[in-house]
Amino acid sequence: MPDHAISPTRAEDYPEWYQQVVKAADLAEQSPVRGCMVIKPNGYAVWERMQAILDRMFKDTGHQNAYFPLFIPLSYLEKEAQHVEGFAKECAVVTHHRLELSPEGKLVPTGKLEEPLIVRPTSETIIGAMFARWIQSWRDLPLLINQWANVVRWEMRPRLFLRTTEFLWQEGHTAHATREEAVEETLRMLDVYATFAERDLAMPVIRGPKPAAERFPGAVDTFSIEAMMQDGKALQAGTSHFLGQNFARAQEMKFASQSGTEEYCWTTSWGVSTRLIGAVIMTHADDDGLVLPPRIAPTQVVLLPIHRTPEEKESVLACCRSLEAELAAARFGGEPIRARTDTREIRGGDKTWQYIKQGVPLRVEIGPRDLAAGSVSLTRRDRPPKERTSLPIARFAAEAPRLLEEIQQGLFDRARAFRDRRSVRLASLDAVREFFSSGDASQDGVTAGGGFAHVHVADDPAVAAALDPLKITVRCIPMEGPDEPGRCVVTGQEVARPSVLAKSY
RNA sequence: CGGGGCGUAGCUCAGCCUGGUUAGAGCGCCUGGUUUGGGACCAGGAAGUCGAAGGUUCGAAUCCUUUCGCCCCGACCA
Repeated sequence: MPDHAISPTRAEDYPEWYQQVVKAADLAEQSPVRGCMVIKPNGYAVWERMQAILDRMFKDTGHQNAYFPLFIPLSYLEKEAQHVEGFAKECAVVTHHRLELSPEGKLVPTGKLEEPLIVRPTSETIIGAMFARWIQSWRDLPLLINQWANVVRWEMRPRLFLRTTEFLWQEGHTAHATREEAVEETLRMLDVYATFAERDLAMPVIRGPKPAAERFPGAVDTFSIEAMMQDGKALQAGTSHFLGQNFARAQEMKFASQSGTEEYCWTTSWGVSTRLIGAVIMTHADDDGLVLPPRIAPTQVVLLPIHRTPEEKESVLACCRSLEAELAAARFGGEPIRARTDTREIRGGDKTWQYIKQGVPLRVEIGPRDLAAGSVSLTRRDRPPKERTSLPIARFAAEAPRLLEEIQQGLFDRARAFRDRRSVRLASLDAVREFFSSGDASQDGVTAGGGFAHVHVADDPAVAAALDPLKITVRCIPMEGPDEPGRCVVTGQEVARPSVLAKSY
């Protein structure tokens, strides 16, 4: 056996490594439908963890869930000009509503629709149309709605989790009486995403507004959280849009103000998708497979019984059961610890490697020797596969929360250190050019892809044109910290703060 | 959508150039046995319309045409 479970390694072939990790952890696979994936139980369980945490955060910030139709009348999409332009090229269109059996035995579409329906690429238009009905008075505001749904964007180049034709997400849509409130909401949800990414996914992110070229079609401002993957590329992990009154005007979303005047609402929308699963993989997984941060790990502790004789089996399993119960009573992240015993009759080594590849944070082996010594053997997914420690059985359940916290924090620290090592501040276009074209970016043994360059650039087409040959884009303008004025390295314009430049997914 | 690569057993692939009995290997799977603190060993077994369609031929996994899908690069992109 090679000394790592995934082949090729990250350093050998990063994109292929990614796919092998997905396969080895049994998260998802290609479906018969072009560009669409099947999310398998292991992958879906991770999504359910993400949903559970985010849903609570949305509720805690006053939002309610609802559900809107999959189909959107073509005319709705047409209402907002920029929105049309942004999505027209990637829409699935439903034109018929019936199938007929032809004489040749083929099914042919018939029953042409008067107005084609598009499969939602996002729901601003149809939700806006409903909001317009629901909102009459300032007393109806703010209206804070979220929906968990699937959307379809006809992508040319799909990649499991990162970009698929159909994907799962949540989209929040809110309407407010004032610009200030809507901007505040936009930033609040951006913070919710950043908190979730850093606390639960152990994934450090940079938050900030996007340049005009990267904005959501129809938005006044788009904010994103950007994370660095292990190949140095940026991944947009979540977005929050301030839509101004653009959609409200397009959809006649009006309300009577306190002073009796008729006003357009101010709206926002924000979303994260199953792409986050890809983000977690590319942030934490290693050459042995997936590494799951404990907070989103469907199984946090796996108990592996080791036994030969029926007597041993009985006592070992009894120990597992009581340990499971103790762990369920212990708390991590405000919830019972999720532990399970794997009683399958297969070889121990195979089992162990399955859990390594699936990224389970803690593996606990319990055999006759452990029982005799009153201890358990412990291995951690954030440590080498063979690094084993021993812990008294009686103390394990009490220690588990601390161990999980240590892993969670350790993953975050490691990811942040990686990002910081590959982040630079640059003061000229030449320096940018050199940074992104130098071949020695693989200092961590990972594919050369550059990293993040913090550079002063103006929000100007000339900048995009200058960066285009380097295959990099302005990801966002980081919001943390005080202003640091400087001159744009392309146009010479004075700008308030540096932007993050990177190759991106 | 452009360039390149690839579709043969559940997985990874050999065979194709130079067409010729019943299409192979490793891993996995099933059965029996030996094992068991770390991805075991021995024996036996099941498993493939060779991506699909059409053509050439006495004969096609192999040659030709078309088509579908996947991967990489590019273009495009919430």
